[in-house]
Amino acid sequence: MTTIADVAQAAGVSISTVSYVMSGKRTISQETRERVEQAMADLSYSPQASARSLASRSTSILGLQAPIRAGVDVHVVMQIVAGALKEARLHHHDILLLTSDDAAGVERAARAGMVDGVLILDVETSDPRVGSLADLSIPSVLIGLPDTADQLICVDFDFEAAGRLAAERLAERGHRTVTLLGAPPQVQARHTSYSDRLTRGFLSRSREVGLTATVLPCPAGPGATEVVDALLAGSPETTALFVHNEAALPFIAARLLASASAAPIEIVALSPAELALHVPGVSDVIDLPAEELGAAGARTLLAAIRGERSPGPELLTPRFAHSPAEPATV
Amino acid sequence: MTTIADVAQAAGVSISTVSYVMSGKRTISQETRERVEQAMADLSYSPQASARSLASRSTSILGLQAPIRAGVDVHVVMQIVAGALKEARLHHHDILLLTSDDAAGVERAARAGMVDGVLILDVETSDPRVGSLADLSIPSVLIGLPDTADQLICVDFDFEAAGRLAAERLAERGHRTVTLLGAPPQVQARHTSYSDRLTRGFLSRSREVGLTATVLPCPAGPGATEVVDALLAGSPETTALFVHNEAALPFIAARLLASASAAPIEIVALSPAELALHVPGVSDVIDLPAEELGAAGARTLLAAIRGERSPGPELLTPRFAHSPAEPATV
DNA sequence: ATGAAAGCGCTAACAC
DNA sequence: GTGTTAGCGCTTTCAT
Repeated sequence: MTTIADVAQAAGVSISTVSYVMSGKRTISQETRERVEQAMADLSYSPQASARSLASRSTSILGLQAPIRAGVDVHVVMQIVAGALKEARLHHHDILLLTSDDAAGVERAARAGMVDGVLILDVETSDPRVGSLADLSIPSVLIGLPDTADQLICVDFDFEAAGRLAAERLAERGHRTVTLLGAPPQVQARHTSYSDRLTRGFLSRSREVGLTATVLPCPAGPGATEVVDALLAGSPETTALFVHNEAALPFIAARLLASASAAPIEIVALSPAELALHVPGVSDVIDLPAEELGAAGARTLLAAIRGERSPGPELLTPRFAHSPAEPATV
Repeated sequence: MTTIADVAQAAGVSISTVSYVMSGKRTISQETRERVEQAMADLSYSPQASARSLASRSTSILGLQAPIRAGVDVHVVMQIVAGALKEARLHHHDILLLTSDDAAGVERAARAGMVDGVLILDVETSDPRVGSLADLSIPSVLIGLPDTADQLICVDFDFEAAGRLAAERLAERGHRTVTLLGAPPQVQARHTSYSDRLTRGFLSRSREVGLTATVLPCPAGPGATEVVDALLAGSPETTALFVHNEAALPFIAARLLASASAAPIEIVALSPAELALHVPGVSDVIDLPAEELGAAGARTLLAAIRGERSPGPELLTPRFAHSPAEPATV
């Protein structure tokens, strides 16, 4: 194991000079810097994380609490995590995985000084976890938008605007009666923040533009077909669907294509673009930029750690995705 | 911030006594122990991870390199991660996420002393990452079984045995011509270890039991239906499928049910049980115990960190899953 | 059964 | 522009 002292000796400088070469916190002559860097390379030196963090009282580690729950779309969660990880690494930070559904885990990591801040996913409208966040000694960022978001830093996709956007598009297309096939029943029952907001935006804007709109929860996978069947049978005047459920989307689309009714049913989807763009029967896709959302969360957390207070919730604006065939004109 | 010194003072003992109360590494009188524990509780003391790890030269953190690649089944990966995390926490360890596809990331974390060991997922048959693992200063465990596994500790599901098991079951059921619909093309092209082994086991046992067996890669999602169509058209004598692709399974099953051919095609699936058991048209499910696999990996890594050398690769035995309706008789 | 004290490897004053 | 050194909070010999 080579230490900073070894490097200092090899370079013929003091320990602190080596430290300052690494941190850049004071000016070093070109020549000295080169000697030190050479010595570091020769000895293939890596600073010891624990020593560094003991002395500096910071770890360069972000805590991440990701959910693994019924109804949660693993694909989207993975993308958020991937985005956060990428962004964190870009800023020389690492990510410590914190057990889900466990406020104690976040507290433990914070109090042990294992992380400089925490990123929390899949926040519910009234989330029990948010209470304890306020009196942590480290900053936290929620990906989601709970009721009690007043004092908390939140980053999320603007699901409400997405709901409005979908209603507008469907109205433009001349539809009169439409249905939102949303998150799985468990998610809606938990009043997951995003599900609530999407519904609100969709219904209110539908009303404004004269659409008759209803909302139905929709299980992932094959179960979705049953919901579609029930809907078609019970409400034949429906001419379009707004689907927010990546996992159910292919099944819904396949079902509609199969049951070749007189008037085809149009589908607008809210989904990570790459998952929905090539599903046959889907005419418009509002992109859910999951990876960017994770990155934005990490970025905001890093800013908070640096002491920059962000003003209000940061909401990513929804946009329609464009297939490679019809690229956006920007 | 309360330190060990605060606790020692409050309890009227020395710092080392407090330390030994926590570690249990020497006998403490009942009375002293109680005073110390009381003091810790009163001051709500949490030991500082960095200080502890600087002094002890260990972190209680496991590095985890999980893949986020094309064709990788996110659901299975998530379950493995969840299993590893659970097991790690059970043994008072945490998990640091390491960037995928990046041997440098593992090395960096190891050399900085950030982790006590690393767990590596989705290993390919000839994985470039495994080379550098051998000369890390910390132990590593692969979930997967690469060619060059001689000196490495590996834990995996016994895909080869699973392939054999499926062939046997299909033969018992009286089939003569069968097809393995396997991992997506990208995964098979990479010669991902599990895909190779499943194929080998399935084909060799098929030969032994007199089955005519072929293997087809199969994309996830709707693309799977095309593969099924092509197969049915090109090889009408096929009477059964062995499907190893959770993401494609529902589509395959749905397609077979829809195309009501004279003789129905039987499906045996290899999948996490809870994902496949309720897909209509699937007659047998070989469970892929993803969470248990993650837990086993973590357990083995923790053992290696303690210095226990495991003899050979550890392979989880495949079993048929039983639906709630027909429970196992054990 | 308990204490005293020497590190662990680094950062950041405080010198010059 | 560079060096000296006092911690950071803990673990673990040595003592007793």
